[in-house]
Amino acid sequence: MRYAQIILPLNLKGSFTYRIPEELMPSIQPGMRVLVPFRGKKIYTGLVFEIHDHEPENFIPREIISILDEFPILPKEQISFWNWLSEYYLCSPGEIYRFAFPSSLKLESETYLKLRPNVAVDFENLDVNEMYLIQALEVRQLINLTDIEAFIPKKEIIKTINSLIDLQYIEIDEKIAEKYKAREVAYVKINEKFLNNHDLTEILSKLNKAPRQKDLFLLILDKQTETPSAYIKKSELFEAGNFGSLHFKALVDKNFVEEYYLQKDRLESYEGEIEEIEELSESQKLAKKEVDKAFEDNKKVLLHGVTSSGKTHIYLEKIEECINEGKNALFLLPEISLTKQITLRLEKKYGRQLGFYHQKLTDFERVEVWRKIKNNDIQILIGTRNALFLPFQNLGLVIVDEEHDSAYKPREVSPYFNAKDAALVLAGFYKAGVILGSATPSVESCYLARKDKLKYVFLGERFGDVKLPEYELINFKEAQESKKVSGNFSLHLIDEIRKTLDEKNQAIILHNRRGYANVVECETCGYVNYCSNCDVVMTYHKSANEMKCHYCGQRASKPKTCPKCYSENLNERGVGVEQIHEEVSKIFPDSEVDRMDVDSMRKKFAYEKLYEKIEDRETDIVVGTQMISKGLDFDHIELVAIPKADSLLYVQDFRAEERAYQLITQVSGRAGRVSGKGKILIQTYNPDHSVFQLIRINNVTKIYDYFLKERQKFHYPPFTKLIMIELKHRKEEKVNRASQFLGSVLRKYLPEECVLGPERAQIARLNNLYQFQILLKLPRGKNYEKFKEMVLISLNEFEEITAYQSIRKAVLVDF
DNA sequence: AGCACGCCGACT
DNA sequence: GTCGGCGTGCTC
Repeated sequence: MRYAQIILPLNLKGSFTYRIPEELMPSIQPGMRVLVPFRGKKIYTGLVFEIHDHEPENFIPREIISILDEFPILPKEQISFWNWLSEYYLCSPGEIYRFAFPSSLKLESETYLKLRPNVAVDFENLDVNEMYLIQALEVRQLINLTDIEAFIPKKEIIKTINSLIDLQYIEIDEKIAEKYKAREVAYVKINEKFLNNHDLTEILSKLNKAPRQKDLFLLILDKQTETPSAYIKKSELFEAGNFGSLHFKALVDKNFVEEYYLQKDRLESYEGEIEEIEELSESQKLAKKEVDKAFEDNKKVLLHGVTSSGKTHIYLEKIEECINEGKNALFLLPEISLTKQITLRLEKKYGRQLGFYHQKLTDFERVEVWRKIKNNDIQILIGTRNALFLPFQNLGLVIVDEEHDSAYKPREVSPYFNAKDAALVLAGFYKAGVILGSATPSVESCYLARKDKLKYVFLGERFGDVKLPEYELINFKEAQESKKVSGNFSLHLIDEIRKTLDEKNQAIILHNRRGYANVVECETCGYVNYCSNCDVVMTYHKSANEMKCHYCGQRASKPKTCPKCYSENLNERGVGVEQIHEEVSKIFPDSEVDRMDVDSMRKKFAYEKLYEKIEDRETDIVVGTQMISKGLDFDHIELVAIPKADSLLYVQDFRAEERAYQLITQVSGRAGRVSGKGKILIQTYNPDHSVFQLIRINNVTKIYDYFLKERQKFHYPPFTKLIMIELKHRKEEKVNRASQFLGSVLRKYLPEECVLGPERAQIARLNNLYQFQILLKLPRGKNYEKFKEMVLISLNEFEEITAYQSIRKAVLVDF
């Protein structure tokens, strides 16, 4: 066993072979971090994936420099998980490594310069920059590349360094610095040897001439005697404001007071009271029993609980059982904003045993969670998808809440994976139980449940016997024909809103389109405002008074006249949420109407402020995008209106109907949570559309029957497996050619009907990159693995063409 | 990925 | 003539 396969934090295929030096042989193990040289002098933190004895044939391996960990930092379950991820999602282990580890745990060496020993520098022949650098190096032996920017213009740095290296005056050195530093907090105490009456009186009399110091001393003494076990923070002494650090320093100098430091967590943990959870209702108890039974049979559970049925209660019970067995639980949520409420609920019960992990933590905070998980200091972790990679020691339960949510598989970050599916696999390696929970499960999960791959548990009653909301479809076409409309609202819809307001209740209006108008168009010449980076029309945002591209974020001012023909007849087309908000405000001038979308929630605490406003019932109507479907659990919302429901269906995506159903159902769940008299109004031109009809009768089985039938008919998942390959490049010609080539290679290995495209992407150019797509529709089951092998072969063949190496490629498995 | 090497246009 | 642009090649 003299060689190790090492993963490097680079987007490179596969792993690299290094030789293990004799002295490291006894201690090296898979899952440990090591320092390895890679390409010249550069040093990376690699990860040992495998130890073996196969001598490489085509190259001479280099040696591992040193081992960074005493014990493997990555448990063996995680190593298996990574292997599965890279095979299933066709991504490199390096990508996973980069994604999984906080950057402080995978440091790269930094390049330093130093003078060569015993050189005589001939200053006469140096230019100014070279002279500066030599002089700087004479003062401080090592200089970091970024420090050089302070005295040499950026453009000339490389030239200067290269010329000094040629002259053999300086050389390059690589150093790895530990970046993570524990946070230290200063504490104070009275010097112990003076802690007796005699000495204390003496000190106080000595301090008579310095009253401030005396007061400070007395304050410390006071705090210390009051609770001798407590630690006194230095910072709290100055809160009163009468003392400065000078007074404190004087006391320290006189040796009366001691200052000391303790390492402190960056993550605040809950210190309040610990609360018990409420008892389960009858139907919850039944559901819980089914979950228990499934776990006994080693089956994973799909918990389908209608809105406010109390899925969380069941989660809590299972978590409790899990940690009572001495195991850890992982609670996954699709996004950070949702972690807050569940955290509030859990920390009352579990206090310090609870941790969180998500994209908003700083790097050092992530390292601290890593260490705590590694040392088993945290029993329950609440997190987003990246929490799957924490080094759990004995994971016993994984909960994936809102399992249908598309945030579990964002398209734009690599490695591309669906956290819901990955959670199932990870739990498998740990032999942990899994609960996928949702009020609107994904069609895929429902299919698995029907195939008995998941145990289906249905919770159809709201907690406390509260009734489910009622649905009503409003035929907008009819309303228009009988002239019973005002703008985008039928008079009936307006009446219903008014009724709700009159009863002092609140209403929610959903319109899932940002901005004020989709397009600003010139009536005279037809000009529309395109984004300069993308092939997309820019959306008009009235409140910010600008045009925005929703794909690259570019902003432009709104044209007053047509830039092409100077006509002033500019027409706004396509209704956005801002316009709906404006309309509602005009219809109900005496009501408080607020808007909730990413644009209005951008400011700090905007969300919190609006949340409080709604809670205090200062807000009467909330108009918003899909954002309002999540987390707004209030007691007095009785009406949900969707004035332009058709727009939810007209999206080019085979999941559009499923998404529409999920969004409508989720937002409906906000209504009548306490009264049981919630009402949902869906205004549409097509009240006969199957999706709307099925939502109205609210029959869960029939809805999924319908979705599954449609998917089967058009050969979409879960009946087939999809792989999307996207190619991007600045030059359209080049990607076009490349994608044609890749398409032909794929057709060589796969049946014709499996390969769709290549085609220009729906957004042909995004951020100045032209995109082409090839969609692979592969059969499920045994053949899938074979076909995927073929895809891999095709991709390798494609990569061998050097001209296509500059083309960016994304492979999205289970797209 | 990122860094070095190598080949062509815009400037002193 | 050079400087520096980026296309290409390679890393255990």
